[in-house]
Amino acid sequence: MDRFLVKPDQGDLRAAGEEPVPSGGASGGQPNPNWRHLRAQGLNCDYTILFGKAEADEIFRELEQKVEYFTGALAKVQVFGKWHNVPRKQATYGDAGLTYTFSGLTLTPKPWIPVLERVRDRVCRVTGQSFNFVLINRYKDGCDHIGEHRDDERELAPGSPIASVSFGACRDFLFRHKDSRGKRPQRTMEAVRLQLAHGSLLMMNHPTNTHWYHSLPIRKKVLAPRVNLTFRKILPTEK
DNA sequence: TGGGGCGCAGCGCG
DNA sequence: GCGCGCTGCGCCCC
Repeated sequence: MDRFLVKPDQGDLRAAGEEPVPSGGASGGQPNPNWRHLRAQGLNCDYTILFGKAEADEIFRELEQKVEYFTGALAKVQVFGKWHNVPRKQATYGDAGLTYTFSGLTLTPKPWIPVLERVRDRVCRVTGQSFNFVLINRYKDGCDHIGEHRDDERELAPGSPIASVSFGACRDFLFRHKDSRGKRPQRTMEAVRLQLAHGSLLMMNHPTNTHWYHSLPIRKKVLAPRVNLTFRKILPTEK
């Protein structure tokens, strides 16, 4: 019954005006973006528009041309013993020498390509954070989605944020506290909903991912594609 | 104007 | 972190 306990005009916090960058980085001569701060118990996120429409359009077009997505076994997932095609497309890019685990396999990301470096470098400049890896999810329309999950923290640098940059169709994005899920929730915590717009950046700061699940729910009225880049700091591979 | 039907969204379950 | 089936709700139409 947590049918959007946060109404759009509550979850969709007002612009916060000119403020310092959220994590103490230098902005390198760029004007500070207008951050909107999302805060709840254990939830610490910051949202801004990172790219204006013209630049976002250009990046989106290039992503659509250049990104190579997984096919075959890597485009499938096993849940409760049954294999399914994931309801979206996925790809990974990152620094040479990194490895990560995906669908139970140890993989190496593809090397960076210019359009991804461009977005990564803008995120780094605006946040002062560095990232060595990006997971790309492409949702062809509102039927493509991702279910509630937390990102696997075992491979992430402890306390490092995840930077989520969106292009294309605007989609709802949902946070739900881990203790407020299921038939008999231990606590009643309001879900937090926001919309991820074309050219936007959502910083998911520590400890958000420890306490809150997130999802991109089905929205049948959305007909256009969305490409999402989540930049991460992955721990170097153990020798 | 109101009620029925339909489609969407959320949730429990495996 | 998947799809299915069920349910509730809101909106549209007559």
